[in-house]
Amino acid sequence: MRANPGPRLTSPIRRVPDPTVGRLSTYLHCLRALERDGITTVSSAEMADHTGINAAQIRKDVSYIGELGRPGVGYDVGHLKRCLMERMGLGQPHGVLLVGAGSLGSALCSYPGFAEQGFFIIAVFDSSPAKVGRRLGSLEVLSMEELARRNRDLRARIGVIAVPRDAAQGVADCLVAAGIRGILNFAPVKIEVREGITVRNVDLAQEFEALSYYMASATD
Amino acid sequence: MRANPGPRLTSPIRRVPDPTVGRLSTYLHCLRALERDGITTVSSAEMADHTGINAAQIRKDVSYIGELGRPGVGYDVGHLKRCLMERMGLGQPHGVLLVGAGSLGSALCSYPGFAEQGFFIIAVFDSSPAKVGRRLGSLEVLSMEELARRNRDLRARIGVIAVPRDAAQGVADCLVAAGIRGILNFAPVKIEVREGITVRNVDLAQEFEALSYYMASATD
DNA sequence: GTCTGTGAACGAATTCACAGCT
DNA sequence: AGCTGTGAATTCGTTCACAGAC
Repeated sequence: MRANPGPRLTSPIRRVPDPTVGRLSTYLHCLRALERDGITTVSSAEMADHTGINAAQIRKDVSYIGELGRPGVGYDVGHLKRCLMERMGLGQPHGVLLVGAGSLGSALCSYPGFAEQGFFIIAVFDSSPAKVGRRLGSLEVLSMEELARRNRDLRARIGVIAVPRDAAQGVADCLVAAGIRGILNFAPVKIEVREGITVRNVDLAQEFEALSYYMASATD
Repeated sequence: MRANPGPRLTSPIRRVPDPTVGRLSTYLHCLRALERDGITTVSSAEMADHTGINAAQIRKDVSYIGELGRPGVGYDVGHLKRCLMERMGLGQPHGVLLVGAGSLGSALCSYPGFAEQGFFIIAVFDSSPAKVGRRLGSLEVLSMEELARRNRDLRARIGVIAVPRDAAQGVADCLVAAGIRGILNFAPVKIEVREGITVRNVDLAQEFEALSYYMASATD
């Protein structure tokens, strides 16, 4: 597994800085593209060309995961990809519960990018009786009352909140009660969860505001 | 990864660090909520309670915009809100061109959050003849050939790319040619634009990957 | 007394530069 | 020769702590 013989260093799982986490995704993306092109070896300088990220930065980021490169040669594309995926918890597919069958929920359901990275929406829930029973792609929209019971079988660990702001906290509580460990929240509100549950917020309006700021600054 | 375009202009306006930009949106969000509740004055400590951001951090962030607070009193909610909006280029509404009338495009079209912050989708385009002529909300989907011509009247400065990966660069070129100055890109690919055009990428799959990483680390 | 604005201290992240391996 | 991995240097961002305004 490890190409490096020598003193047995029980790989100390070094903490990865927050900004590195996002870049690891970028590297993964880059490696997948290289793999599609049949390229088997890549140097940090080449990855720098592809991603726009400084080569030393790439080497340091990768070194948080382990000593995965060969001096004078570079990195093995497949091996690096597997190691990154492993470390990011992408070793096996993730089942995902989606709450909210509105337009955003529908969009997420039909977004092909998720399945490519191993995230599969395996059930959809909505509190509106008008939506329950309808289909979203191949999935039938279920009522919120069913959520906990269904997840006893499905055992999904990730939930997505795609409901209006005021409903978000209630949905979060529901997901946590059903055994969810991580939440991707699209509602523009800070949701409170107990220790041990990971929440990540995606605020689309905020992205527009940031874009506006940088446009305003660029206008000199 | 660096997004802050910084040709140094010696001006009274201090450069705002990248992480501050995102927080300014958060403050705006908080201020809007306070205003709704009829609260007219707020201290950095109170905003810290609401947002979870350190009070000293808030004061420093706000001080990049100007000396907007009153010692011993706090900040005037309305005034601070207006100053932040002004500085972020949110002083007046923004017209937005949306390209891509698929599920993501539809979701963006019907997302109420944008209009609340002053972003209005004023035209929708798609290259697929099957989509052209259909309606998305109150807007008719137009063909890509119409884009440049339409924007001579509309004069939108912001474009949104909600098309598949392989089409994204072409759409970006099209938007830039039509006079767009800023692009919000939902396609998972790095797009190249000429100097002076601001691009911001939103990669939903990457958000899942980051969530997965933090869940995996929390499990350790 | 309360609260802001900010220099100073601190800590984190990036980049440099080079030893050492291939 | 080419390239990684990493300590050192540097840049950047956050937090502290307090002078001064109210």
